[in-house]
Amino acid sequence: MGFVTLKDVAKVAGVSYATVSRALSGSPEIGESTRKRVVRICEEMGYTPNSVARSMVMKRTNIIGLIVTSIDNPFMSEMTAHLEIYARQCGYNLMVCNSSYNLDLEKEVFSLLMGRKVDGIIMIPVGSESHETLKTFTAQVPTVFIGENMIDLPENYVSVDNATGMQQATEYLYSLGHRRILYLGARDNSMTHQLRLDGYLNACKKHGIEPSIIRNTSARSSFQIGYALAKQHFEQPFSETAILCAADTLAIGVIQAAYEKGIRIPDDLSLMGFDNISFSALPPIDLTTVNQPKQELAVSAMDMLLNRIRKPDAPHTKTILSPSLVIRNSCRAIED
Amino acid sequence: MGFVTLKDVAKVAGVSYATVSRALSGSPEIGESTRKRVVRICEEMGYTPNSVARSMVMKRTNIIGLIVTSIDNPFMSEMTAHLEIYARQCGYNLMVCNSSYNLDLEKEVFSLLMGRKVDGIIMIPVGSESHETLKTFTAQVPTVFIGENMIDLPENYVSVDNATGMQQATEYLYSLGHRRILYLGARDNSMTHQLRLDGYLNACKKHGIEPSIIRNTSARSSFQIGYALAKQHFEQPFSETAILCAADTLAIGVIQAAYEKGIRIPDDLSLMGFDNISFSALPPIDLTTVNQPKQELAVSAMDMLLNRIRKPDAPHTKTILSPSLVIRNSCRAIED
DNA sequence: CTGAAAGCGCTAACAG
DNA sequence: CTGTTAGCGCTTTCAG
Repeated sequence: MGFVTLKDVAKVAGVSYATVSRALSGSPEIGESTRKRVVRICEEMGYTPNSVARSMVMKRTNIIGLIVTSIDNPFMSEMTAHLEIYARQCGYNLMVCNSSYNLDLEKEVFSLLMGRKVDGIIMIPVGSESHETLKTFTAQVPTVFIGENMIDLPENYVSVDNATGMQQATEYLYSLGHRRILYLGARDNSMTHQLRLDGYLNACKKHGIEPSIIRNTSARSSFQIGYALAKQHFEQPFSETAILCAADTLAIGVIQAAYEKGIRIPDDLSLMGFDNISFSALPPIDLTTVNQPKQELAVSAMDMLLNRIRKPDAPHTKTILSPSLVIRNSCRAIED
Repeated sequence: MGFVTLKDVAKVAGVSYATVSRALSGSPEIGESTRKRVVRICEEMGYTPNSVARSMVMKRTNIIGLIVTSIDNPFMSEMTAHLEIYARQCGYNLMVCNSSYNLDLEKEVFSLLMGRKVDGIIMIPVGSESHETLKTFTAQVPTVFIGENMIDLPENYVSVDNATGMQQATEYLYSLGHRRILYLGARDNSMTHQLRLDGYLNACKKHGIEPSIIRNTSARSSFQIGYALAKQHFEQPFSETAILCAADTLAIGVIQAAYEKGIRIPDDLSLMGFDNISFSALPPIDLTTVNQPKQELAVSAMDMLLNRIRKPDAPHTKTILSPSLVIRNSCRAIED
């Protein structure tokens, strides 16, 4: 690493290296003429400040740790894109880690990021147990959870109103005439999933329809899981006219299973998802779903984190954004 | 930041802080009994080594910068997932930046990462001009390009054999009886795209068929671009029996345009892509394509980078992996 | 306005 | 085997 340092510049400019530092940091206590000269010499010599050394003395790195369960999940990669761009605008870089849906790994990378002295952490947690396994950590470094509700927990989070979103989804199907709606993919290890299920159950109760649920006992919502659950369901005759999925990824798996069985969507079966990942908009998929405003989530989370970095002892905060129905062509009206 | 430092531990343990450092670094020159005692005290006090301070003296950060054009592109997010997991196994963390298909931004984030003293950089460049705009930088920090061919350029890269891959794709269509094959999405700003086009042209020449090309004058290959190009093409009568796309994302856009026009795939038109992104496997898409071995690309790139970090002055290297045909159901055999 | 010097937390000689 | 010490490159008092 033979790079140019402040000292080198100082030597050439014939000033002390404190002066060079001041010239670059835009300090007011320096003569305009020296500043200009020093800045020019810095450029000529190709000097770039060493962020590591700066972090050392400033006691902040301007790095945000981002922990996601899996970066190649479309919802998360979209969130990451928004986060990275906004974070950079705010003067921060992102250090990204996959927890791979594993609580131990999640803890490990969290601790790793702490050792790297990131100024804060934004994370999509593995599930509701994450709070428990991470609480000694989240008490030590500003942390914001994103996309996941941490209700009644001493954590900061930004998410959508999942219950209301799923209730609206259910009622949309109801309004189309559906009375037998299967809810597919409820996961036990996630408060968010619990809330979505609640939304569905509320709507059922309100309209006097019988709930019917297929649970997802795995820790993740993937195409494969959606496919497997639907495939099993389709093996026996079923009476539901619509399937409401806990996530778009699951719904896309359902499409696959339906396709193999010759079940046409929406002709034979209506289908809805949740999240509105970009692929759901593609015509061969064309999935009616509930949108999570990803950019707003990202911006809110970053702003919230910045606030906490400034005031680490402020009380915990949450931001709940509104989801919205996105009507495409995977549902049809039916007559009784 | 009131965290525990080596000094604090040393004080409690009643030893010098060099001893603590040695106990933790697994140095052989330390008594087993002191080591155990010190390690225990570290744990009790919740001590975590400060990577920033360590980087300062070690002159390496164990951070790899990853620059991609857009992390929410499925090909790139899959690559990123593999890279992050493997890098972590090698003791590195990833700092991820989007260049947003912009040469200036690409340069900016590259320089930013250099200021952060990353040990190396892996990047999917904006295009073939990237070498020119970045060459003063890539000379200063170990850099490996991934997915993009930098032929005859003094750079390190790992990619697939794009020409052969596309030639095989073309010949596959030929073997199905296609003689009028449209190549859609050739991009001028990318060597990789140039090679893919070459592969197509070679096959055409070899089999005496007339090439027909729709260029993509934008800087990226997205659903939207594929859709727009195909839509325009479909507006007039056309004679091609197959479309070969420069990327899967383009092909998915073509599916959309075809769908809107009532053109059935593969009944009315055969379609192929390149990359084999995960979505191409979904039955509603079910795209025949050419696979890029993403995990192998990621691992090779990381290994290559590690080598360069060790021997920065070694001659530039390249690794070319083999693409492979993935036959699904978007192409059909036709009779003359 | 500018220089000198301390120190961020750690590693790595160098002594003992 | 263990302690002492000198930096890594930078910011920031504190003097001048």
